[in-house]
Amino acid sequence: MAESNRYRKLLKKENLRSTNHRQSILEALEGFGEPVSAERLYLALKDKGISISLSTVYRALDVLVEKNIISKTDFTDNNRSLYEIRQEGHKHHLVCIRCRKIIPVTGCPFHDYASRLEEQFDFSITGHRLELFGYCRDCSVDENSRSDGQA
Amino acid sequence: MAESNRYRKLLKKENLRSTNHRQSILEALEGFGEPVSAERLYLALKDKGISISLSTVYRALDVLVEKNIISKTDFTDNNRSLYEIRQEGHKHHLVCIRCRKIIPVTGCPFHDYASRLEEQFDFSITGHRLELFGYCRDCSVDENSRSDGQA
DNA sequence: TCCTTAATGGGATTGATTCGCATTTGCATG
DNA sequence: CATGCAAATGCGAATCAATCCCATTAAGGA
Repeated sequence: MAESNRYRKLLKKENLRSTNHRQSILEALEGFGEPVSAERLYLALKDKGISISLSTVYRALDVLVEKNIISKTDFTDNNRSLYEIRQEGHKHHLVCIRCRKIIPVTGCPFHDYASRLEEQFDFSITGHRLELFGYCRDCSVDENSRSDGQA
Repeated sequence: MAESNRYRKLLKKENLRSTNHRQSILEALEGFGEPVSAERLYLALKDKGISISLSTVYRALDVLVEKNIISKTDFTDNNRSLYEIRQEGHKHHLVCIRCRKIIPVTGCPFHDYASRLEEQFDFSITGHRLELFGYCRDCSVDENSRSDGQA
């Protein structure tokens, strides 16, 4: 209840109508705590017994991204977009190229690098995205056995 | 001629048949010197009077990526993949969010950062991708006038 | 030159995302 | 609390990059 009130305020502040669906979406995203696809979010909502359309999920995600309440990332590969609640301070990700696990990493050492580039190229940098690919603990252990984890 | 011979060797080395199409694709990619979509590449080849199918373009790009001869990047936004000849030492990009210009940047200060993360998360990093977004020289000048460059 | 196998054409298909439009809902106002 | 209107929603159709299928062609070693 206190939760849903927080979402309500958040939406209000951005001049968005505080609909049940938008609140559910925010709540679910916060629950996940990791980037999820629109479809996974949709299914999770269904599981909770919430009746919602996939279009609505996409549209809600769009406005939330636009208002900077959540962030959207497109990793290479299966080209599906993933969404997550925007945290304080931006994050990067460790993406396991085997099991597809995504480990969020806080902190970013690149601000000075960025400003150097700004001077060099007369380019005004407003944001950046960094993803690191490799093998997570589990997957690097048995990197040889092949036929399991592939989604 | 010398050029096409170079491509031939390159393909041979990777155990790929050195077809005319693959050579044309490499040549065209080198000509562009910037990341291009499969479709743009396809149209460029057509313009040169080369008869080729879009499927073939996609397939050739796939193998070339697999062999590490070219690289594929998916910037957010219109989620189209872009391809470019892989340079010595990897590169990052400055992506203008207004006119979509892409400025390649050589050099990368992140190796120590990466190894720190490897220890911290017991994650074996095999690669990374960094893109920086913002406004290029031309676009930051008249950032106010709005109705032009939007692709 | 011949043969095997990889590469290709091109049309159909997939799959994520978006669109169109009729219906419903949020919410400001009286 | 009733009313009106714009914003939000549902759901099916449409879009669009990318992939697949399979019959045909070309590469390159013997």
